[in-house]
Amino acid sequence: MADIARMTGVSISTVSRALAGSPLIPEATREMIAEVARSHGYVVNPFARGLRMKRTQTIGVVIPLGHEQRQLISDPFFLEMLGHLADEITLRGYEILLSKIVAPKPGWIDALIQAQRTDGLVFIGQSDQHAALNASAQSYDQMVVWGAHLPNQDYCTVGADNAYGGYIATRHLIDQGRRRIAFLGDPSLPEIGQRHAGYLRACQEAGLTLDPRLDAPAHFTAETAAEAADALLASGAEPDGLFATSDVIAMEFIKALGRVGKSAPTDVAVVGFDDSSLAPLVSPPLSSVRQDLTAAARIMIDLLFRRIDGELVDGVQMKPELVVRASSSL
Amino acid sequence: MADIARMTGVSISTVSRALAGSPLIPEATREMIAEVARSHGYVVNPFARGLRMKRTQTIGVVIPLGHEQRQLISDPFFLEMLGHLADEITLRGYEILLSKIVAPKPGWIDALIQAQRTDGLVFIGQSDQHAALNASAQSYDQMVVWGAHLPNQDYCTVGADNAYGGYIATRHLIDQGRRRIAFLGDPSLPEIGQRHAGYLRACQEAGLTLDPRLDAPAHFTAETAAEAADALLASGAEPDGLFATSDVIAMEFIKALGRVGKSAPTDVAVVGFDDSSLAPLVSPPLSSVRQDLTAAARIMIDLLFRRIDGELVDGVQMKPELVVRASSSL
DNA sequence: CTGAAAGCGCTAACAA
DNA sequence: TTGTTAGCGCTTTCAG
Repeated sequence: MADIARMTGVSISTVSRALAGSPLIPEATREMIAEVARSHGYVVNPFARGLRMKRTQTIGVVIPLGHEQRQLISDPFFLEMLGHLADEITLRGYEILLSKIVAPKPGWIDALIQAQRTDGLVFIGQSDQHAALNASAQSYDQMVVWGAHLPNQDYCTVGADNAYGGYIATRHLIDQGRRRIAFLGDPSLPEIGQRHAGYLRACQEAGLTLDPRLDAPAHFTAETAAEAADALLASGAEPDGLFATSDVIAMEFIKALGRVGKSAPTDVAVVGFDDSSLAPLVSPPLSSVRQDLTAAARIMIDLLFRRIDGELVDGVQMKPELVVRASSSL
Repeated sequence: MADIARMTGVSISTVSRALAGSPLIPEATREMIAEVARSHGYVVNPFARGLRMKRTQTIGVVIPLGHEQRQLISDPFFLEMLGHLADEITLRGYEILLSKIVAPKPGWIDALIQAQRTDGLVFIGQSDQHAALNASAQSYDQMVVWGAHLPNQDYCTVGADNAYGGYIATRHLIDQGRRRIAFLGDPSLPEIGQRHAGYLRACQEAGLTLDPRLDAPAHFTAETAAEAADALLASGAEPDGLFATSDVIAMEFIKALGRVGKSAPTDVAVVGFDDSSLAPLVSPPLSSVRQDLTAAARIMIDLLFRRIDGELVDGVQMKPELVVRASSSL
């Protein structure tokens, strides 16, 4: 910037003001300075700017993976959500700082905040970090979390009504005449816990007795989901319906069915969750509970920017909807 | 940091040195200072640090979308690659700054470099920005590009041998007895151009006469691919084989086949590209040219860090391999 | 081993 | 309208 000042024969302040579009600088001068800067490929250093202004024009997108053993981002949900968030953030002229947190250490969120690299934080999923999120939200407002709305929660969440999603999925299986409906997912995660509650409610309403073997834990990676599916089928639980808490888990279960000479929907009617882009493409096409991630990302970023502007807006819960395909109906 | 200095009763310099792990500071003092910092949730401001050190501990991941009308990141290839790159960068303790460039303006790469927000740049795909990449590479070494290796290219690329990939895909279709083999893709992109060349070579070697109607342009979004597929089928070209330059395009073509009462592989044998995670799951399972993105990401980041260390390493070309599934063999 | 002081590139009073 | 100057929070000579 000093160089540009020297070349144009004005002071550094004038260059700064011109490049920032200050109305104090006459049109002609501004143009001239901008032209010199452009022709020399000069761009303001956002570090120095941020240091001074305490604004970074950057949003942090955080993927907490406290619940997963493997460190790879494998479920397409994260990537689809990330893509949509990236689109929304870019649209507003902000940069994106992407952080994948594999093994959250105490105080990790505060460290992220203290580093002051970002003007706000979006979390894709709560993982098992509810307490940490709650603690940080006490003193920091510029964050929005995708996930479940929990009681006594001090941070802002956007998420599907998971209990309702679990309910309509299970209800649909019951309507198809299925009686031994299994659940595949990890209820220790808040979102999954709520889907599980919806599943239980639907079963109870229908007067189904729950065989505990039908209620099986499963993680989000394809490998662990495959193991869980094999275990469920080997347990003697003999399910005739399955509500899986992600499309990947559902698809792995259908593959596992094939390994024991059975198929969906004939032997087991299957419903997944997310309605990811592959759900309609697999064989059989997968019934799934749809969450509108495009809308979700837009809402999250909208709320985040309003929070950055000091407006303490509340979270939003979205109604998911069931998309019925061949995997669950004969 | 001034606060921490005050609390520990030492100077700012000492705190700085202690927190940076300087050997000048005795173990005991260092521990004490670190403890005070930790208990107060203090974290060094990377901006101020970067401003001083001229190092950011950040890698820029750039997705240039000059070739696409739509601004959404839709093809799973980008997201899978992004996921792997994120894993590799995180592994090395660097941050990730994600930039999606929708409408590249002249000088956009230099602007990215000049902003000095990152220590290095990874580009996912060349898009139509070969000239711009070449120009910037003249004066900036810390970049690695996923894409085709082009003659007279001054930047470092990692990519599959696309010509070979196109060749083995087409060759396989010919070996299946197909004679009217169509191509679906946008050859104006460097990678696709090379796949197209491989396609042509295989056709010529087999003595096939090329009906120009078989050679159809298609973009990477599902919507435009669907249109292109419909157009190809309506053109009277009557293909009995198809090499599609992405899995999404291949799947859209298979859907389009269904719309005119035909199917794969009976009427048209289909091969895609990328072997994305959905290829084995769709119906019929999709034959595809596999690029190992895990390895690719590792290599790209490895090369980038060596370049950051001043070693001007060359790019790498990887051998893709054909994965044959039901969509191309009866 | 430790501290004082300069300066990284920028913005924003305050003066002129 | 423009320039001077004082920091933003950090690292790093240079002197002790």
